Amino acid sequence: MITLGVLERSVMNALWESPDGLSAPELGERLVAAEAPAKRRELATTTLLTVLSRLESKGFVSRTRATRPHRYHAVNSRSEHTAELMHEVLQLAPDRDDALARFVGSVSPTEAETLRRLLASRGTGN
Amino acid sequence: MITLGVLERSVMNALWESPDGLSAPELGERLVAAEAPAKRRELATTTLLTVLSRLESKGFVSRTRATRPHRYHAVNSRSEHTAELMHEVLQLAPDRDDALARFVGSVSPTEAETLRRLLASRGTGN
DNA sequence: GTAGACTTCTACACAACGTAGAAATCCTTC
DNA sequence: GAAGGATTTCTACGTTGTGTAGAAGTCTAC
Repeated sequence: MITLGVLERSVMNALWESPDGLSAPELGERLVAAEAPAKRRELATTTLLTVLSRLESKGFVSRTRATRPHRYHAVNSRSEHTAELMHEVLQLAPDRDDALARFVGSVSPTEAETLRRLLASRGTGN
Repeated sequence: MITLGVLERSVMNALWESPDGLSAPELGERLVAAEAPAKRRELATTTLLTVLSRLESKGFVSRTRATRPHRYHAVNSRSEHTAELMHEVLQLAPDRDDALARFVGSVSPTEAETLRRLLASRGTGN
């Protein structure tokens, strides 16, 4: 399964919160701002560019090369990403129904309600 | 998030299918048997013991030291593990409801039906 | 108490990730 | 159209996790 390092995750978080995408320098600003003041720290722009490239290879990020500071966008929204991951995890289990049962069992009442609502509006599927 | 390497995953799969646990040599047999005949290959027992130790540190495996070939057990069933992972993934998303919505949307009709049934038998939660 | 089975310790190779300087490329402006 | 600064790509190194297993230590049955 494809997984993200901690810096990669921070980058994705910044991108997910920026619908219009970010240039590498802008991303740098976001990242320091997001860091707890205690351990605030600059990252070289080239560092950000490498992780952005890696994220691009992994298919999580796309970039616009038209403008000169390239703009980087998250390919999927965070919720899409989350849902996809959940699905991958589920796919790995041979006993999917059983896993779903455990999952539903462990979910908060609020979330259960959400699920019910969602399933209702989805139609019966039969 | 804690993740598993490919050998680690094979080991967990073998353990999940062995309710009574396995000793390292037994595990070795399972693993070769499970491999596609093409790339069947022996693994040194010490290799398995290291992997088992690492899995123990990660909290995925426990062992009985009483008997002399120690016996190794999966701490959680595979479905528990899967459900837990799904939950972790979900927990990482700040927009949980949205993520759940995407998830439900991407699930197969059969799975949707399963979910409905599970949620029904769970009570309304209100 | 010793041989053989079993486990722990130690070690190395390889990949992924964090990190960034050096080198190359590209606009802008004179 | 050449120079200079901004931007990107290339290259590289340290660290950590994982696959792999030999060497060294420990235990049990005889």
